[in-house]
Amino acid sequence: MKIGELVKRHGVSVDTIRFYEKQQLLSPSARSDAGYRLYSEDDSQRLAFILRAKSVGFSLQQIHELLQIEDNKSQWQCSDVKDKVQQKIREISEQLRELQQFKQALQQLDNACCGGSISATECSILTALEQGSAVKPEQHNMPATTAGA
Amino acid sequence: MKIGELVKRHGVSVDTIRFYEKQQLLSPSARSDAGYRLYSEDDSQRLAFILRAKSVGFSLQQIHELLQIEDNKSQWQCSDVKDKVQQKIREISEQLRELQQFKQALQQLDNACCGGSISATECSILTALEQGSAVKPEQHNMPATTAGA
DNA sequence: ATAAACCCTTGAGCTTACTCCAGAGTCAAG
DNA sequence: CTTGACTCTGGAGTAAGCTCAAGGGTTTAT
Repeated sequence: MKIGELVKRHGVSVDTIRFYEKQQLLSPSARSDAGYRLYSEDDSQRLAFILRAKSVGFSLQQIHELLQIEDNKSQWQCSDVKDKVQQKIREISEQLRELQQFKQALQQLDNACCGGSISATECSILTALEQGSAVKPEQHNMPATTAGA
Repeated sequence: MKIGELVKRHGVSVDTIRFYEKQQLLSPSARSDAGYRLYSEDDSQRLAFILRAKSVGFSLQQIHELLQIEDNKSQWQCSDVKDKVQQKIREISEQLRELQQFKQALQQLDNACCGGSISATECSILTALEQGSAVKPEQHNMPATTAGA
């Protein structure tokens, strides 16, 4: 099949396919006389592999590594594959940890602020960012609310 | 103070400071005769503000917006600030959700693989990525273990 | 006076995963 | 035989946040 059908099947763009080729992830198994890329069923399955690996968070570089194993399975062990997965899990766990810290800090800021129409000169969020101290709620007669309420 | 002392105080690089200046986050309040950047205490505190905002996950663009409020507090309300924080929380929550999905999928792959020294031709991780089906553990006489064990 | 340490500007490069553009050849339908 | 859809190559551009390098002035200490 030509590139147009391949992309239709998988819901990606032509440019993406050509980019993957440049990244050595997927090359057409043949070319037509006119130089058009021709993809086999195997090529299509290889693309599916790539997209599934992407969907669980692997980078193209990491997918490249997985494909090297996939291309030569008999020379690799289960542990090689599992190592890649576990490394990825660690990587993602690290990112999760950072994001969770961000979220927690932001929620503290959020909680302290009334979100009302009083001037930002009193805003405890700004104060906290200025002074780096523990967040203190504003001292005024408005209860903390959802912003915009 | 000159740029060298500023960066020493805050533990960032000279290039970073000049980059922030290009991004309109922080400009020196004066220049020496020789054209050296001179920073005041206020400038230093502004940098601290920037770094604290960064430490809770705000992008430089978002910090720019926060600084616009900070620079003109009286013209803004608490709700304006709280909105930015809440928007950031939503943004981060979305990223967390995606990463958690990745992690869960990866853990399923991880669990199904023995991680042993058997050939990768049998590896259920690769099979799952090839076929996109639910993960099935390998059928052999080795129990699933930690890779490398 | 001279060397080290500091500072300046401009501009390029890095990473990731594409996306878009120009200019041109090819194929199928009417 | 022409039109429109499809494909090709090569190269530039995007976002984010720096980082580095070249080539040259300035300050400070000895």
